[in-house]
Amino acid sequence: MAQTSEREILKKLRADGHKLTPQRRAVVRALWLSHRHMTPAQVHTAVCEEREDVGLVTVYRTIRMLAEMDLVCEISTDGHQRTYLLRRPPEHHHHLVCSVCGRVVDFTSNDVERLQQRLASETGFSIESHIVEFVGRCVACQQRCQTTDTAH
Amino acid sequence: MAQTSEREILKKLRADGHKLTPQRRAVVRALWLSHRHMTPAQVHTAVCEEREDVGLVTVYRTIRMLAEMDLVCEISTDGHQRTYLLRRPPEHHHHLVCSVCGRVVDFTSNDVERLQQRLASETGFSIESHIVEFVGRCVACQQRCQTTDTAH
DNA sequence: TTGAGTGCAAAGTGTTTGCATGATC
DNA sequence: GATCATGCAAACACTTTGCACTCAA
Repeated sequence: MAQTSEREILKKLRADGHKLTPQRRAVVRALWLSHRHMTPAQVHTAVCEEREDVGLVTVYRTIRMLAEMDLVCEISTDGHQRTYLLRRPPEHHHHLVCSVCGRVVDFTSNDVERLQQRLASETGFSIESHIVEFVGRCVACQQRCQTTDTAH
Repeated sequence: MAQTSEREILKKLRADGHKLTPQRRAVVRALWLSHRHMTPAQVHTAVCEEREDVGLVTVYRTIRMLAEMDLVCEISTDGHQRTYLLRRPPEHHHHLVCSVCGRVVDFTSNDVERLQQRLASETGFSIESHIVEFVGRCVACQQRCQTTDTAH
């Protein structure tokens, strides 16, 4: 169901009829190495540290490809900026994002599944997915900025 | 805490040092009349039905002003499009969005509050807000497109 | 009267697309 | 070697900003 290694992801790409170019490998590697959600621009920066001949456009295209294959998880941390994280087991997770440093902690909860069932039966909706995201300050950032009020 | 009438919103704007122009009244009214999340463009369209001399820019500026005063609730239905809904009591709510027609159903749940407390104590985060959003198909859209798989 | 608010057009974002070149299978 | 992928630049959609004019207080 979900891949457990970088190599398996590449295998899936090939199985899906995509070519394994060095650029794609690099993008997958960058995503694989990061355990935080990244914007396409951040992925691009990371990729370029390894090899400079990768265009931002290719990063976008590769991410889109991965998203279509459901291999990455997309969230919009701020509404105008999408970030991506490789899906790894355990499968379904939610996010707790630090509003100061951007750190993302994943968590799972069956409260959410229960709520989903309740909603489905109450509204008649056929629920396909959900976004559950908490925003706050991680311990480190709380200590660092005790007085600041908003970190927009 | 939360305003219960259009007039109270205008009062808050004035109290916050903003002038009550006809354009602003029109934007507030459009938001007030709608019980669905709207994009700035949709708000603009609605406003223009009443008076044509309101620019899209003004809608953006007014919405931003309302957002800064925390009088509207912003969500990004799709990641690249923000929608707004006037905050009305009961205060905190979540969303169930139809992926086909875009209809938004609000709901409240104390499961979410409970989960938030659990997370705070487990991770040490000081949680400031959360986004809980379910996406699915409403009853009407389920009937309309029984065979279709994706609606993008 | 006067500073805040407006509309227009232009500039900024982040993202996608057209096209010729280049690489994978 | 045919096809798919790349990179560049240009196009896009949404949002913000600069500026002269206008209006609410």
